Amino acid sequence: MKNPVSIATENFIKTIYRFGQKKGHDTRPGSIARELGISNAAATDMARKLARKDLIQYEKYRELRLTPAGRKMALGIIRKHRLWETFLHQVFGLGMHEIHREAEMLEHQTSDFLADRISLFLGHPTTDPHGDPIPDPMGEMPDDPGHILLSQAPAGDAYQVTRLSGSDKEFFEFCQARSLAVGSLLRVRSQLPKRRMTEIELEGTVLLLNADLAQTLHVKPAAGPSRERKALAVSKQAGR
Amino acid sequence: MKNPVSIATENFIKTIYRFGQKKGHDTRPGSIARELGISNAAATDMARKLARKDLIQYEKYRELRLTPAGRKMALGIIRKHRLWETFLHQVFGLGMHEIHREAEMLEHQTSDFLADRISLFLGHPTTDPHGDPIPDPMGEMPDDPGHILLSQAPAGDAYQVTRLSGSDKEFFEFCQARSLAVGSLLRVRSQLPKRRMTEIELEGTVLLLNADLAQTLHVKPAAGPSRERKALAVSKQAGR
DNA sequence: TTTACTTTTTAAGTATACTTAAATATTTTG
DNA sequence: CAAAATATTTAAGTATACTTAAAAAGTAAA
Repeated sequence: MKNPVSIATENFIKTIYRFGQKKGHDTRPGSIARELGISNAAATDMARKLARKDLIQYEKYRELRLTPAGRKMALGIIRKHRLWETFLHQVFGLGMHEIHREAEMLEHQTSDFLADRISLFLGHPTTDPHGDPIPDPMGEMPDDPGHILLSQAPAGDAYQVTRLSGSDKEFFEFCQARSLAVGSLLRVRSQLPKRRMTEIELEGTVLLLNADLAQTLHVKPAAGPSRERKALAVSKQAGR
Repeated sequence: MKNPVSIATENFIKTIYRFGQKKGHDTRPGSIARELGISNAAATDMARKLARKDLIQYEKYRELRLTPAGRKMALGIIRKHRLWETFLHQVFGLGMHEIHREAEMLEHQTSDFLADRISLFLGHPTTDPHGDPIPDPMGEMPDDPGHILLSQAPAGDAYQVTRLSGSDKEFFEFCQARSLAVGSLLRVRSQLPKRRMTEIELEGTVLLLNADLAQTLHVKPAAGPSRERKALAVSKQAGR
């Protein structure tokens, strides 16, 4: 039923999925090629092959789009990746900058069986240490909290950090040193788009973050609609 | 310094090492090919390529022999394999028949860095759940206790089980159901080479094992020379 | 020791996953 | 809107890791 695919194929499919989600990226062959460090020609080639396997839809000169089978494969790989990241961080104590590197390798040699065991061991987590959601075994992505980039959060309000999207050691050391972690509470004092900076207050300290950094942190309103209030709103709408 | 090698290469090198150790096997291209499920031609081909990389010594029509670099690579892979087996069994509680299958995949995507972390987490174990020794990070195999096949253990004596070399589910279920595990104590009542059977006594029960099974279990004399006695013997010899 | 058998090697060919270079299509811009 | 810039595709070629088929070498048996 499910024939095994190569690591190259898995990474290709995964990248199409990621770039299809992330704003500021497209899924044309050139983008995928640049990300994977291969030539444009190789990407076109691969696209045509994966289309024959019904993993992507391919039309010349168009963006690459995953079929349902391709999307399911992508989510399976991302699930394994994020389960390993969570595991390596929580159990082995690997640093935030180390877990991605190791998970990037392990994800391709992890059976569905083992992934489920990791998930069980961890108590079926729904987010990884970066705050990214972990797809369930059926390939469904948990609903994303309506979070926004810190760089776009209206000033004056309180927020909770939901994601640290950086990848390098320095980024995580910076965050850790300033108590910036998933779950941290902060207030945006001002947005300075001209200067490309965001001024926040965190545990009594004021920090000026440049735009690069403020775009790497995702937040959601801290006093925003709680689960209860949301549920109430829904039941009101439903007329109960 | 160390360029990355393919999974095919790693499995080839590992198999040469294993067959070079295990009696009843040779390291000619055909044996390796049969084990890996590839053609003889492919094995010859691979041998010539690995010789160019100085991982094996290759002379036409001769057995394949690992160079020091090849042996070190083999031991590195076996280290990762056995660390994963130990981990999956102890931490995730995977069955004895499941751990090999998963470790066989993970071993190829495990960095030296991660292997050391697994080892640290487990308290630097020296044997895996089958009783097989785990090479150290430098590629040294711990000294093997002088164990023998149960099928060749002289009758009348008491022994301790040191290895379960089987691989299938049925084998491990059989062993578990009869308290046959690494560390178990037993006595050999009689060897019946004609009937190809070994009669043992284990926790008050008498078992008749056929030769296939008795060759899959390794034992060492239970009342054999203890570490102290050995040390004494050595000091006597040394004339102290 | 010559024949029969087995194994290994060589030769030719395939699929995957790339490469570079040239041709072609698309997009951007003046 | 046409020219310039950019991206994609096609074409031709490479390395890896295999395949099958045939030739050559080694091993075993009568």
